[in-house]
Amino acid sequence: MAKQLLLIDGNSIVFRAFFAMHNQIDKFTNKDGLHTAAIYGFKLMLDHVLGNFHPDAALVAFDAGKVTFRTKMYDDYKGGRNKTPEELTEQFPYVRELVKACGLHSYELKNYEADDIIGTLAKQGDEAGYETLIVTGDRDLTQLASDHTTVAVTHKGVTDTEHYTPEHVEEKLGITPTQIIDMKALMGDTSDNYPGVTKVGEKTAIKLVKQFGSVENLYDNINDLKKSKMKEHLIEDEDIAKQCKTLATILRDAPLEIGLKDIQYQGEQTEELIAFYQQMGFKSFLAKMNVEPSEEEQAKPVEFTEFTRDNLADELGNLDGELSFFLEMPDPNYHTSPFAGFVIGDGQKWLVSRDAELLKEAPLKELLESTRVAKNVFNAKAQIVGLHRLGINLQNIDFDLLLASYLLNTNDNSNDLGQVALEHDYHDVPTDEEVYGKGAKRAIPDDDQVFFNHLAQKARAINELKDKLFKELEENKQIPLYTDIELPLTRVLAKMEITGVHVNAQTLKNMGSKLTERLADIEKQIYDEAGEEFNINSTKQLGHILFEKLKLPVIKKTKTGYSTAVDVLEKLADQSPIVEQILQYRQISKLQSTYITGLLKVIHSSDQKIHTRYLQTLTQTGRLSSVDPNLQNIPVRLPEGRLIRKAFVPSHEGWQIFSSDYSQVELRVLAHITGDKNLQEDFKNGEDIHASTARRIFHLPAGAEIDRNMRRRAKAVNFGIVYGISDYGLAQRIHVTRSQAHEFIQNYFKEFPGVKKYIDETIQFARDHGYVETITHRRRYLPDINAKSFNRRSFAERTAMNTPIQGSAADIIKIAMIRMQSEIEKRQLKAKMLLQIHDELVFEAPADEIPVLKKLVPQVMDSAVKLNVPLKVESKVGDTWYDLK
DNA sequence: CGACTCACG
DNA sequence: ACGTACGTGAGTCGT
Repeated sequence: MAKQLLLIDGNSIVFRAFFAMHNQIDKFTNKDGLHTAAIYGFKLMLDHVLGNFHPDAALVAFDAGKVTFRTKMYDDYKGGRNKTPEELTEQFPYVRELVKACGLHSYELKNYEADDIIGTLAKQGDEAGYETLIVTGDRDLTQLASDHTTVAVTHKGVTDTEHYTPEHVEEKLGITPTQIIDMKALMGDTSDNYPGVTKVGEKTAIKLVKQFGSVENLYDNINDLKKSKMKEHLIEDEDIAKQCKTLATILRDAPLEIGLKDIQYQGEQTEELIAFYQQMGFKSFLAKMNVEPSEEEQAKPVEFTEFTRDNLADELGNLDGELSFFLEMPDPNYHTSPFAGFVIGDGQKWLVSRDAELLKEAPLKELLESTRVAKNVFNAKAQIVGLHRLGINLQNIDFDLLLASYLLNTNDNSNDLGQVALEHDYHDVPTDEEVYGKGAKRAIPDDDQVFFNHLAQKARAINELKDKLFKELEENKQIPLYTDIELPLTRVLAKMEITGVHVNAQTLKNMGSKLTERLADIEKQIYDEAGEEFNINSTKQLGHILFEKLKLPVIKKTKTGYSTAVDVLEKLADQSPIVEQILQYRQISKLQSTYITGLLKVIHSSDQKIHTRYLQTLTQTGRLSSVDPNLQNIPVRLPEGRLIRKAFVPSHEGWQIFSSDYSQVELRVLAHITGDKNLQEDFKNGEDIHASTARRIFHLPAGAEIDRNMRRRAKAVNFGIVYGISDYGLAQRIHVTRSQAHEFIQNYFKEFPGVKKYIDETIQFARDHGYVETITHRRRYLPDINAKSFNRRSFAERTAMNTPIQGSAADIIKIAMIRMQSEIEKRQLKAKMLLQIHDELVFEAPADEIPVLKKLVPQVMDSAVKLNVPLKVESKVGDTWYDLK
């Protein structure tokens, strides 16, 4: 077998690794405060490569500095680049250390780039009969691909690579690897900051290269081109193109002081590597080698005492002041999870046990239920529900580490205590994954020492992070948000979850059998039409049938094949009856799998109820989400799906379902925060807002009839504004031309100038501060707001304007929920709040309380906050969730 | 585990 | 020249 040569583009891989893990940059620091994400990522890449490729010689090439022969030739080469962040530059020396410990050589050469070193050695490799693999994050190196040299370019992350052989280059670009140089000479390179020929981009460059073969040949035969602007540019920029070609060409004969014989692969240097990992704090790599982390990387030790029935009272007597508490439930679903153990303590002393039954012992129960002793926890809602299952009513929660952390930064929303602690620079508690393992291997340790230690570490982390996080909330002006909204809401949500919603399984089963029959029927029709049986649920097989066998026109493609999404199928509906049948099939099978079998699976047999979990610390905007199951997306729009709601019934005879929802709450919030006079006026006048928007943007005279189509379009414009509109997006949605959509938007901004002003100012605020806020100072950071990539930046801009609106609407209903629950308790109503669906609250109540709710709920909801436009609430009542009127 | 599709606000 | 509306969760397929 041929000898193998591995050449790694050190700089580009380190950059890739750094930016790939940039969102978790703070999680990767060692004890000395050194950032380690890039080092870690580099090692991941190395392991991945060495898993498949066994080199005889290997080299990591680095850039030797900014000045190279290219900068001497062209001043602006790689000019205009942002300064490399300090968090990255500090890692380079350690990457070199790592490379050495891994048994690879590294090399750099003054005045040359890593590319040139690689190009030169790859050529030597080719000549010496090696099979060469080049690993890089830089697509430019694909010009080096040859029959014996493959170029692996990182695709996503650091381990997912795309392999470029000459065939692959041909397939992707239609040119040979060396012609990539000609292509780049013509199109230029924005990241290396050389221009290429004016107005020539990738498409044009490839076309020219295919036609002429090379830049030189192009200019030798330039007269063959027809007169055009492009030709003028080419002639004008001839010198530039030729200079760019030199810049783009990777050298194959750089004056290296080393050769292949000097870079033999040594294999891993185990001892050096262990010492290095310990210094870096790479616990997972150490664990793979069965080595303990170094002493200073290990969490500082914590002392604990095991509870027994006998020592319980005495030990509790020694506790003093506020308590940190943690009940360990290994399954995420705390309604059903077993209890693995618990810890309680005051910061000095930690008491632990595996036996959750001990919590029921009087002294402990009294402490947890005491309104005088403050408790600090992680995920208060889980703790309230868990303890409720043990008959304990947890009181006086002061600090919830998870909740506080979420308010400080919605981006770090892990549910793992160790992970959250790390985000706040606290290193003395490992993650559950590190202690319990992951996947099938995950288990609570049998070893008491290991398990209790982890519990004590968790409680200690809660205790020790409290002051720091409160201080940060204070700095962000978020104390009222935490104290008056989120923490009280936790208790309301716990109550709703515990109450659960009664679901009639028989109703679902009956619907299910009907759907099964229809499904079989449609299935048969589809197979007839297709002429064969196939898996209709497989988009791949379906795409094959529709677009290859039946030869329907391809409307849209996805990354992996043909798109068969609804909007595509709707366009094909008149081409073949199979399309309508597939739409039918999809609709029904969705109902069947998600809503019939899905819901049946989660009805608790003990009470015939479904107990969802509301996630309070997940969304980027402040909304809740609902899982296990999701009760916020039960069908309503289509009549067939809506029938599912018949199964949602009151839990007692003689009770009814009652529901109130905010009408157009987001647009009202928009009117409030933009201060737009026209929008506010329309709401104050109690207008049909979409109709009045139509009147304004289509310039209709007062009193003129507004036809349905106009209202529909205006409604889409209103939605679009809230979401951060583009003319293209609007055009797609309401089936008009892009220029018409553009005109609608312009008209909107003319009619509602306050909205336009708000959008501009909010984006500017985000650029200046890096975050946006809702009316309650809920915060969302937008790191991409100044990104170079158009896509990422645009996305951040849209979220900048959408988040204050969606988030403020979420704030409003949260406040209403807290007030509503407290009204129910104050008035001692039997009514129960069951569900929140973003702008809607669903209750169940005895029939005689319905008149009370009809008055009370709208009153509480529309006075939840004072906006400068009125809030409007509509209520409905019925015997099931389906029958609401 | 990612991609796709589709249910909701 | 780009590539497209905001926020979610679940089921299914296929690597």
